[in-house]
Amino acid sequence: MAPPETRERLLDAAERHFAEHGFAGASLREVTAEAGANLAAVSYHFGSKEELFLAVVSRVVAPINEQRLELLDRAKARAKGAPLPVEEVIEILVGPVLRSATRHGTRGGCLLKLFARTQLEDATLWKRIVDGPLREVKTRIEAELARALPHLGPRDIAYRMHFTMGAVKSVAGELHMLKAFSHGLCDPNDIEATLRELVSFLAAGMSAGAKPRRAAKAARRSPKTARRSPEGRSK
Amino acid sequence: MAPPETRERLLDAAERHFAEHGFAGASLREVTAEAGANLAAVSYHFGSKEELFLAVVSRVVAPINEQRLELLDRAKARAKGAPLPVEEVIEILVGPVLRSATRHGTRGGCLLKLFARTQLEDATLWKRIVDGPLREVKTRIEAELARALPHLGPRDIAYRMHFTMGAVKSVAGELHMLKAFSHGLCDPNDIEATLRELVSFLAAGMSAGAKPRRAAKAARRSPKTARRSPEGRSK
DNA sequence: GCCATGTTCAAACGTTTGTTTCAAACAGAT
DNA sequence: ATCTGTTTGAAACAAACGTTTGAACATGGC
Repeated sequence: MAPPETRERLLDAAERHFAEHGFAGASLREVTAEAGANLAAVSYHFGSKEELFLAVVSRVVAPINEQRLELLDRAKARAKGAPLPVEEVIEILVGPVLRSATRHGTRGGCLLKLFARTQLEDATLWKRIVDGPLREVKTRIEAELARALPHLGPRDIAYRMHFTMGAVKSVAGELHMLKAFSHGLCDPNDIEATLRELVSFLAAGMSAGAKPRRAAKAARRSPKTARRSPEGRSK
Repeated sequence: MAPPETRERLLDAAERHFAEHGFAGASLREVTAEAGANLAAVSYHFGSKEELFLAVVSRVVAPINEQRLELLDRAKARAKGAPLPVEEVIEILVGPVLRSATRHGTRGGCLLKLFARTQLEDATLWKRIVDGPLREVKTRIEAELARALPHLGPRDIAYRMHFTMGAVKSVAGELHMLKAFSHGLCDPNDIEATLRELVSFLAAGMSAGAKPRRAAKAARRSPKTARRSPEGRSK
């Protein structure tokens, strides 16, 4: 049967509060007030504040990792054994995170903030969330990057993967600040533009030290728009 | 006269607690217990928990920005009007952050964590800290990047600056996780290696879409081996 | 209609929190 | 020895916290 309406309202309200204030800074009384629910409902439905937090974060993070794996499977099927271009691998890693903002309407801003914030919470809380799906994502993405960038050793890949995932989290968490930070030049609501810029930035960083390959060049020409000059950035 | 010893002990203990638990998650009773000070000493020396937090963060962030400006002044003096290489500009931005870890001995880990965490605290708290020095750093760094990368427009610079600063923060905050994250391949205690890798990654990302310039090419050939050209990055 | 189950509510509880108060101790100057 | 300013400490305060409890309500099955 469908979960009770109260449970959903609690998750929604808690999501906003945990995103904005963190685990310790969020108050159950404020969460339940905003949800229009009784304080005891938290214990009834989730068991504790910590379980509520885990439920909130899981429903944000789990779909992101599922999408990543799905996109990776599809891309590999299309590539028929050829290495995936770096940009595509990075897009698979980053796209589901930023796009979660647009996919969920008004939840967008705090989904990203919650995603970013989760790492800073207590390590045991975090570990309960990330084991499993994220590990698989990371392993497979690193394997694809190794194939796409054979000049890089495993240590390089590991460093750059760490930098990349860090950048994604941070950008996600501070997207709301982008407009002010850029004095109005960048529009945080334009998720697709931000995604293109970020993918380009990270793919270049990931590829540092490599000569552009023919396949990579082709991939750069292909993506989403008309032909462009070999070195030119679109638009 | 020298500040009282109690005040310093409170700042040190508070730094560890705010780094580990955030503003809301840190308890004054635990901070003062660790500092060997009375609870009322916080109000006496700082006025409130919030003022204590601001004092802690300022003494971490202020030196970083001072160093950045100093390094930038020195680099520009040496360059005698020529644009600075991208790698050097990025190193000026990133170096003081990561090196704060080694410069302060055992404080290192939590300095970085505190630096990373500060952004996620209440916006009004954050704004009180960053206005002024960080704004100047950002303005001048962006100007240097524009000179080094004339193919990029201000919007590109703004995006990439946002990505870069986000990556730095995140990497700083999660350096302690690098060993586990890389299955032992990377050593978070090797700050200089991590810095080199991060600078390379970010400089490449920042330069995306540009043809390598002769100076940049020379710098890339130089790094870890034989003597290098005048444009080469300083040790 | 009765019973069982699931859900919600108001209230209370024990704990923790940051701040405040007042007294005591300390250091330095006279 | 006294005075003053600074610093520290113990205790109390009011508020907030998350969790627990028992009662009430709604629903469905028999």
